[in-house]
Amino acid sequence: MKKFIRVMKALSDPSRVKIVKMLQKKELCVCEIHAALGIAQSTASKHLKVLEEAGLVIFRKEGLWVNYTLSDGSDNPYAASILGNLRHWLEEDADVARLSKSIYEVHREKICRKRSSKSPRSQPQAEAL
Amino acid sequence: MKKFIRVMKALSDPSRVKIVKMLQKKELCVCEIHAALGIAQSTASKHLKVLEEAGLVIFRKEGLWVNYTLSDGSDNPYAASILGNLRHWLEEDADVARLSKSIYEVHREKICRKRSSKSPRSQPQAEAL
DNA sequence: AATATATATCGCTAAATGGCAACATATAGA
DNA sequence: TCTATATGTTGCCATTTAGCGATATATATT
Repeated sequence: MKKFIRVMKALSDPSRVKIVKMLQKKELCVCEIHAALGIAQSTASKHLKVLEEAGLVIFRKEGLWVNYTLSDGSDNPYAASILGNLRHWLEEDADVARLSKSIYEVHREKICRKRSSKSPRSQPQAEAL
Repeated sequence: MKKFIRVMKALSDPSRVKIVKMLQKKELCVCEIHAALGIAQSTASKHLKVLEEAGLVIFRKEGLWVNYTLSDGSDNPYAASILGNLRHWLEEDADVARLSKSIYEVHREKICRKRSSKSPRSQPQAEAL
């Protein structure tokens, strides 16, 4: 029951569902998700942790970046099944469609490096594509 | 997106999932669910409303009782799909198995009528089967 | 009409949750 | 070693939510 509830809870939030839909298109790092969704980096990180603990995504460290991809669902059959359904679900959703399109034009080098020199405490350009 | 989120939220609570699993066995009224789960009647009623608004259950009034059954999912494809999966999911869960078994021995006449004469403000025997 | 009863709604409390800023950690590069 | 930067963690706040008791509503029965 706990595993099932964890998956349901993880997918009860629109931001997390959007993250899953974006990851269907390509692997993404935290800052790309942060920029695409227009949410704080800490919030993006927290969402990814919830998705990871539900068995919906996995991550792979690559230098300074942490790349997230969809899980194959091997450790949570409920996650596996829902991820399968989500392949075709919500394709018509306006937000999802917009994000899926824009995600190809987003490159981490252009997003994350912007936290330049001395601007006191501004977020790194969360442009909310 | 909203319809999807509503289904996920509705199934993010163990009590509501148990209700769905019980309804797979047979139609139930509010007081049977209240008694079976050992939760307050108002709580059971609220859960059923959430499930109904997500398109997971429907109700049919019959005199003093309100009978709840699983929806055919016609007004929410996400609900339809998950309900299909839930037919075989969680069959091994201890709580679900116990409830599914006991639900056949529960009859509303024996449960709800117990709120007898003058006992001041006791709950009507929520025995938590 | 008066009573009994099954359900829904309201008001409240405690806990969980999503959001952010700030700080801590870790790695790359000079 | 020192700096820059990507991510994770923590602390706080506002909102949501599950739970309950009390009350309101509706229907059946006398």
